[in-house]
Amino acid sequence: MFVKVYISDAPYAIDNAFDYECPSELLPKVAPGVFVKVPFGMANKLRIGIVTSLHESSESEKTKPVHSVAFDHFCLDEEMLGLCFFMKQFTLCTFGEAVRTVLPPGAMTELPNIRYRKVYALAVTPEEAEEVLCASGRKGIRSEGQRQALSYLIRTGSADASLLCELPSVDSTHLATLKKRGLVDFTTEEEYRNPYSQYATVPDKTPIVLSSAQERAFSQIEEKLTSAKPEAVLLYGVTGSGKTQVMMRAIDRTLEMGKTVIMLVPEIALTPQTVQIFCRRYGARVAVIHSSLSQGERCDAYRRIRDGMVDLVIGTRSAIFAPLRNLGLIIIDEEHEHTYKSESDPKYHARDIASYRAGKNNATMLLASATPSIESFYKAQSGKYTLVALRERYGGFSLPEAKIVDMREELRMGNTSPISQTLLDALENVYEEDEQAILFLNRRGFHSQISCKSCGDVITCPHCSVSLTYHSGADGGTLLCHLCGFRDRTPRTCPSCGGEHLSFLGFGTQRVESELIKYVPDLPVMRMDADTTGQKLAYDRMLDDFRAQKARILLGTQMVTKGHDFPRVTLVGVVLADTSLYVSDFRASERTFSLLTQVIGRAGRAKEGGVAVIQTYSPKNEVIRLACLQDYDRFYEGEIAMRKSLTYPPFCDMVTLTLTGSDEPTLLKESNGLSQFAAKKMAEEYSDVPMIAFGPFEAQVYKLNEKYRMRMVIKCKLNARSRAFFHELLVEYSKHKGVTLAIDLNPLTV
DNA sequence: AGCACGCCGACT
DNA sequence: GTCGGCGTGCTC
Repeated sequence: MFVKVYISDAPYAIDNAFDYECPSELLPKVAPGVFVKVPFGMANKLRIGIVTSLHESSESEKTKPVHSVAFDHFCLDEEMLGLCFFMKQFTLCTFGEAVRTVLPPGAMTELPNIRYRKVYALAVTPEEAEEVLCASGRKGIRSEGQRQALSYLIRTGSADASLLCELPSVDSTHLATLKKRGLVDFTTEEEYRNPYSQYATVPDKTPIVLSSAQERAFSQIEEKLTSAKPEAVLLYGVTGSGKTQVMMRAIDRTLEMGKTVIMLVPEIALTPQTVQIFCRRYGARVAVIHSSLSQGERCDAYRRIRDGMVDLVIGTRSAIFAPLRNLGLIIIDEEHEHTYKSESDPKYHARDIASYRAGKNNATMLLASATPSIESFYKAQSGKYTLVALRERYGGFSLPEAKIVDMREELRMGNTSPISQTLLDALENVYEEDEQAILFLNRRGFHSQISCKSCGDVITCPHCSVSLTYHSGADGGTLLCHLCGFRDRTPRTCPSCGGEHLSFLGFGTQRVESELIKYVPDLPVMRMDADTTGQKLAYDRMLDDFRAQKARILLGTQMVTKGHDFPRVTLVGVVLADTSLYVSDFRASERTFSLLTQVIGRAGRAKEGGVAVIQTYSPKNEVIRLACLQDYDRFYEGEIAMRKSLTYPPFCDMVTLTLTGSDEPTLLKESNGLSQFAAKKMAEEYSDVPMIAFGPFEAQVYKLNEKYRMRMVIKCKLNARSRAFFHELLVEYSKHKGVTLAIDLNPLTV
């Protein structure tokens, strides 16, 4: 027999199936998805490979034999194997990269992080054991530890070794002696570490009561859930429309049918409160997966799922790979969020993986958002997805009243503070009414730039081509590079000309915090950004503290905008709405709109109508205006027209080619070479594939961590042909020394 | 990516 | 004559 094997750490250019002969003694253990060790290359070095299929014969002249099965604690089932091929094709990664992504980190080592526990049980009947205990006064057992352990086991039947050793006078020697006497025996069981087991009580199956609008939405979804076909639904629900209840009903319904569910949420929304809600409702058959789990915990969650002990998985992006069987429903909450696209290789989008898995399982993919991505809404409009809309706010909460403040006017009136009079008045009102406020500014630090008044130079990072941000703090504060983490002391004089007058420009959350302390000292402020929420724990604690009214103002970056309900928040302030508006990216409007809509929506959770204050230098801007009105439909219309007339997604696919190198002249030469090479191929071999190439030009951040980056952008339609073209580019450039080519199919930012 | 083969220059 | 530079090409 022969097997096709992919080498797990093969470079892209040789990532093909290799034929090996399978020795008959290995045949019983070898199957598609099994990890094997195979000799590879002239040195016949043993490498880990993945068997993808078995064959009677081989086309190959010379086949080497499979050396051994590498490990058997992990393998890939048919669906996952297919998914890896899909990822290889759709993200242009190697098969091995796909496999490593699909499995939990550390799975592909010979000694994975699996913990075993010893479980002791009676080896005799309880009556016999009892008799031995009673006889202990005469010739029986003399040791107190043995007596305790035995009597415990008589009561419980079996128990963990570590638990038994916690009994007052028991230690492991007592257990060993009992075993020697044939009274007890132990087995080893794999242990599943589950940090959420504390929440897993008896499931609370209180029925979810839906409003009539929610009920209508649910029944549309239910129809798809029971269709036994792959389905895709976009649940478009305005902020506060109660999407969560509808989703929970959909989960209930799926579980009732004996099927399983994956629910993806953005990292930032996966707070202990969210987790608790689901764990309470669905009990021990829930697994939670997110980035701050340890490697062992991840591994164990994976095995619990694989071994059929779980039927609901909640997690961030990588939870889409949860090895659930019989998937019925995949929910992607806040589907427009950028965190669903991986930023490291393979650069997959969870939505694409979800769609693939839904297809293989006849499951329903349910995308939910108050501000769907333009691509998804377009698919819903054109009938590819079923559109389910919730246009009413649940419980009669009213839309917050949004005020746009023209910051140019403030400047003219002599107010140079980042906080306008309007916002100050609103904060005063919050103080008087004993309420809370959320202030949002998408920029951390104190000042975003330091420049010299004499020579005009801006202080930039020595390793990257971005300006350093001034962060206040002890010892005169520090300068920080937000890209590579470089740190420096704040200079007193200009580093390039020695000029003595430096100007500090632009403001971030720290500056706003200090202004708030100055102007509204009676309102305790809590600043929440990457600097104050070092670990996830700090983030969760701050949200708890704010809910417990330990602060009156929550000031922070994106993380203050997400799905937490704070009933006492009646004011939301956007300190500067323009920050994300004028970046040169075709999705800038979309991002700004959804960010503003989400944050303004935070103010509407209060019973009495809330207030939103939006500070901007472009008060007439259409995107800002529509966000204030929470008018997604009008925004979508304008945006889709723009995308169509300028040919942007969803009317084409975008591909970026990024060439990186540490030697600038080499990089420039190679990037010109790349554009010529690509142009030639496009004109000849691929003249049948419509493509438009732009560049090469310097990437947005030209220098990053001592590496320079040149970029090309190609508009095309992704299909087997165009992918073959990009594949060829990667193969060709893997031979070029001193530069690395990275290709991102449909990147988030262009 | 490794690793070997191969065809040129500077050494005992 | 031989050791070693890294250009080129292959890996079941």
